[in-house]
Amino acid sequence: MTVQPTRDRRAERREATRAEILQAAWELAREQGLGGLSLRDIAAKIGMRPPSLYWYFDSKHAIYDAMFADGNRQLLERLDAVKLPRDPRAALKRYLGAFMGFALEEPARAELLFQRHIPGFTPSPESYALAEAALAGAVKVIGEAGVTDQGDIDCLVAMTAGLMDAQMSNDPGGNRWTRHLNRLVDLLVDDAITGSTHG
Amino acid sequence: MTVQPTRDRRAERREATRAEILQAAWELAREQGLGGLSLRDIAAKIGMRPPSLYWYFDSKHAIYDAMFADGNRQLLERLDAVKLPRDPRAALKRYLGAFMGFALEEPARAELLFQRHIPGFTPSPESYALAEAALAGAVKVIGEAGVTDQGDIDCLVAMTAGLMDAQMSNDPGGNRWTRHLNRLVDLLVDDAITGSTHG
DNA sequence: GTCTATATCCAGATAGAC
DNA sequence: GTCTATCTGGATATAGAC
Repeated sequence: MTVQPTRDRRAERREATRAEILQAAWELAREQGLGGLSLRDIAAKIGMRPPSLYWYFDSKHAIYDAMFADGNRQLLERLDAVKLPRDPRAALKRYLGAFMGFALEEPARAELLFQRHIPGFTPSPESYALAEAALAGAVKVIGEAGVTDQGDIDCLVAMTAGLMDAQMSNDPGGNRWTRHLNRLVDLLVDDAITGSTHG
Repeated sequence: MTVQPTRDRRAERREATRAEILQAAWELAREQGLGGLSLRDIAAKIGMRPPSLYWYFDSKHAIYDAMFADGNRQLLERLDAVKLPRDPRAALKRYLGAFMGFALEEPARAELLFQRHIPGFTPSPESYALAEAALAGAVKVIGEAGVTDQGDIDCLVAMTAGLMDAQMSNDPGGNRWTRHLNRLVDLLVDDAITGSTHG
């Protein structure tokens, strides 16, 4: 019998090139917006011709999907690394603050992950599962702060997203909206807790 | 001298055709999304060839701009027609509720007016002035409810937009998020008023 | 006013040589 | 693996006849 190598150098190289393509895609998205991404430009950026990309990805949507998964993995990693204070309320503020910081530091990434306006693109189930994992993490921290009612959770999430959107659209780089996060968290959590003990 | 007619029938007809073009554009935007709008389809819808549209509008962006102005005029009209209760707090709820209802009833219109997703499109100053007039109306009603601090206004606006976005994205046609509007308005306004008397 | 015809440019994707 | 060459189809916009 033939001896099997323990590493598949070819697969490794392929993975490396895939990563290179994705990195080029992110850079272009940053420079000219997510919608303006073209296979031409991606290929040019890494010294390839457009058709060569098809050896690594089945379609343009497949690239978007890989970016979507990639971005969500970055989000999960970031949120996992957050040092949460022992006080649950403070932990929630820290967690949502980290989330907002993550979104604001790269608008193109936030656009792909949190808004959905790429024409025909829908994330694959595997990629979408990553996004749901991130949301589940938030729900856990919210729950530990005493907010378990679905309506209250919805309010917290919508409020956070509202501040984030306003910040990104109207004052990128500033803090005109984000600075209200902690105050609004207190307001909503207090109200949720009061409501739950009375209702 | 020649006798001048009091009406310019040619101009009237031209305006009518412009309106017809816009109506077709709205219908297509409703059917296939705002981004998918093409001059081909607009022309086809009213029995014209694409080049003929250029007699009525200078470019595709000019059509978007006219739609933007049109949508904002509809918004102003709607908000003006709202019967406001005498109680300022109730009036604010009614006003913001009307705003959300307006946005939710036509997602394509809301996309054009309240999110900014069309590649190279920026509203003309004249059209943008209409949008600012609508916001000014909201600020007035908010102020009458006792909220005058810019930060508090920002929170109210961002919160409303957050609920609206979540509703449109995740539960179009439902009320999972919108149903919390009145409660959150109370929460924010109470806090704003309390804060202003103490600070 | 509306048309035909066309210019120009771009996109994503495939076939097949090397 | 990467290429050249090409397919297919879309877009906005312009020129000029009628």
